[in-house]
Amino acid sequence: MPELPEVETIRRGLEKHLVGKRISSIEVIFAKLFSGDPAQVVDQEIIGVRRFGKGLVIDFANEQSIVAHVKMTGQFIYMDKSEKINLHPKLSIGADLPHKHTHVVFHLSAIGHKPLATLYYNDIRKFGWIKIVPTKEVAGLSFFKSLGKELPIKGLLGTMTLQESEAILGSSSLPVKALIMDQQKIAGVGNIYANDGLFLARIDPRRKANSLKKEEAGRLYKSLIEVLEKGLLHGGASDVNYIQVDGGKGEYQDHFLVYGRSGEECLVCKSTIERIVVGGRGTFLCPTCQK
DNA sequence: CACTTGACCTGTCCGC
DNA sequence: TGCGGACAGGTCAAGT
Repeated sequence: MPELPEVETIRRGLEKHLVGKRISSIEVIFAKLFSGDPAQVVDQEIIGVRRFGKGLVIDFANEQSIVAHVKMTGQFIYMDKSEKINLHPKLSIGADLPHKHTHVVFHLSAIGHKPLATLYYNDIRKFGWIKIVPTKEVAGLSFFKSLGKELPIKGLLGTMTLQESEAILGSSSLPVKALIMDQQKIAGVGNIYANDGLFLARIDPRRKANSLKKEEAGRLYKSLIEVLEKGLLHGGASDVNYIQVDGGKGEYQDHFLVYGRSGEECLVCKSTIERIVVGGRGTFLCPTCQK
């Protein structure tokens, strides 16, 4: 379930493989998730790949951009014509590309050269989207327009301060877990890191956000940053369908604190991890550690 | 305005 | 073995 660490890992993979190249053609197989005119970016040099929250932006020299959101099951996979990559069979739905869940194919070339590589967009559940828009209009897209600040993850651009996070928590009576997953309040936190961050902060996800004491809010701020940094360090969590641009797996799923661990022992006190529903989402907690 | 619920999808898993 | 149903969760739209 791509959240900030997973999407940042995808961004790095795209940056590594795309910058300096150009797209010679785009095949749109499933039109519903694609909008905009491919002609606006064909034969234009790719100059950078940015990320805002869980959204990706590929910028072209002619001030056009491809904007994408992979939601839960979207995958960008880069395949060099000269090199066989080792796709994880389960996570990639078969080793061959394109396959029945491939919805967009970008043919790539180096500047002034023939096609040499392909970027596939796969998405089992088709919730993701790809748009082509002028770069100056990216910030005005509904998703980016209402996006909150990001936490200050080491090496990234997030600027949210402790004071700002305290103000956000204090402003709502929502369950604290639902609030920290609201992209308009804090960008980048999804279900995995919300669960693990709350466990690390020893806070019950059902607590009203504005009931947190200053000291608890401080622990949560620090803990969310810590789990996001750990997730990024491990290249994300390949729990279901997340896969890296070069076909490899992330490793954070081997380090989950509570997420997906219902029925297993708490890593701290050995109580049994419970699964409940908060804000309509599966939620994992240690009933002993989290108050 | 604050918050909740349902829709969008398909693969997987569980119980019968 | 097959089959129905619940479940997975990011975001948006509609409803309370």
